[in-house]
Amino acid sequence: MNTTSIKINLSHKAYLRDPELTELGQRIIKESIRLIDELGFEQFTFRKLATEINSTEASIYRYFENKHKLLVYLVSWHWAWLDHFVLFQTNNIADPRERLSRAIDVITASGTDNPATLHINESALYRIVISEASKVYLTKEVDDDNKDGYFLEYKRLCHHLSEMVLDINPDYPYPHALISTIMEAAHQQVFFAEHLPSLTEIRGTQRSPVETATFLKHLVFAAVDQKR
Amino acid sequence: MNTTSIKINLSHKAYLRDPELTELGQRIIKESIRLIDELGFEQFTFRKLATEINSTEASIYRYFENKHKLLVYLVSWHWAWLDHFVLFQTNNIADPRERLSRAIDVITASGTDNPATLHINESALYRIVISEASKVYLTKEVDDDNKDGYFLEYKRLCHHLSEMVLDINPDYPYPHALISTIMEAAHQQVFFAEHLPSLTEIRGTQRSPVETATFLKHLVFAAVDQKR
DNA sequence: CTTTTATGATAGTAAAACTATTAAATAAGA
DNA sequence: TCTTATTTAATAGTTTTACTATCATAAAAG
Repeated sequence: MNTTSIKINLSHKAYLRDPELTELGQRIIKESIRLIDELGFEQFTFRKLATEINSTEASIYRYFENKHKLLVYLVSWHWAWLDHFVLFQTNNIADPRERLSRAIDVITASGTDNPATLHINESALYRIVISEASKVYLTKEVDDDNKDGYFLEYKRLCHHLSEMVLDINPDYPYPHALISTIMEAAHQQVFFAEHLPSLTEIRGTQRSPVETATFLKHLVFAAVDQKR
Repeated sequence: MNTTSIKINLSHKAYLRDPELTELGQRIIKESIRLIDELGFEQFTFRKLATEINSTEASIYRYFENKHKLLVYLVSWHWAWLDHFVLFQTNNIADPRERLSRAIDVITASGTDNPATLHINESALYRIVISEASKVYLTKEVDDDNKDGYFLEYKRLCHHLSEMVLDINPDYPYPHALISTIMEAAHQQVFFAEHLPSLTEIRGTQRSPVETATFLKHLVFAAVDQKR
């Protein structure tokens, strides 16, 4: 109710016109999150979104070149927000081990509520990130998109987490590989728990983020503490 | 040159008509692998494929309902083949630790040649698996597709690898979660090495499968050997 | 009060995704 | 061998998606 709303700034322009600055833009963001969550990215179209917000395809195209760039925007927003949230939640924790543990809790639990954001439904966005985020980079345009800075938010978050790993063990040889692996696993395991349960011991319940965090901590601390 | 060609049998029918049984079917498989590898799955269409094989869209639709099912077929074929290959390469290795180590080599190196298959270009298919395999399950139809058995080959492979984990440490609590995590990581790390190098220590060279294997072995053995 | 800018309304194109119909080729049965 | 099913291919659609262009109007800025 009285949390200060944070303005998330992205380091790139996946958009043509900043949607944060207009009422129509904000409706595009808000309703696209609802619709993509409901229909999945493949079934989501600008036409359906236009109908939903009582506007036109042409108007939406003035904000985003295509639906892929809109997804880039949404996912980047999530990473930027999560990066801030991790920083905030791990601030002032002296013990590096405790700090990383806390960070893992945050990245796995980021779906559960969060009133800090006004027009963005973070838990719906988190579900989108679970199912759709990897489609952002798994394309033939990945190198161009990378040049345009579309993955900076994700890289920054991974880099922050990698530094926590190095704070525990400066000699660990694969901090970034380890972090990118568990970042992806954080989503996969929740997805598997719900849809392909034979691929994981984690159960598809409300507690699956907690169980996922436990598994990931096992894994990360085992790796970082490994005898060479 | 004189390796016996193996007929891979899939446990489901992603196809309408078995492409292995006709000349046109085999051309569809062979050329779709080439085209998807070249264009990426999003840009790949049945029209382009039809042109490529001097046939028509309608003819291709008699084999596969849509391009998603074709992808399911290709990816399943890869998992079934890889499962056989892992089994073959780990056969008669008594030491469970050595067996898992060998298995990790196989799943990370599966892109490098393999003449065992006649009309299927396994190294192109492996590149497709790296970039497109997760799109097979990251859809709103995942539960229906799962009921139709589309993921059985992947699950079987993961289960075999999980059993190797339990052979090393029967008390390890997350064998399937660990294996599904490293299976996905095996592709992600190769992809990151090539396109998003700041997310991993693995370098995008010809040796990236070897380096990935080293990283994954570190991780897996650390987890499995962990002091509780 | 004028000019820029944003949105809306309308219409259109090109390609993708899929379907229906018919023709030709092949195999099976009498 | 001839007829009749059946399979496969070719043609020609339809519908939907992904966009683009144009113009009118409303609102905001100068």
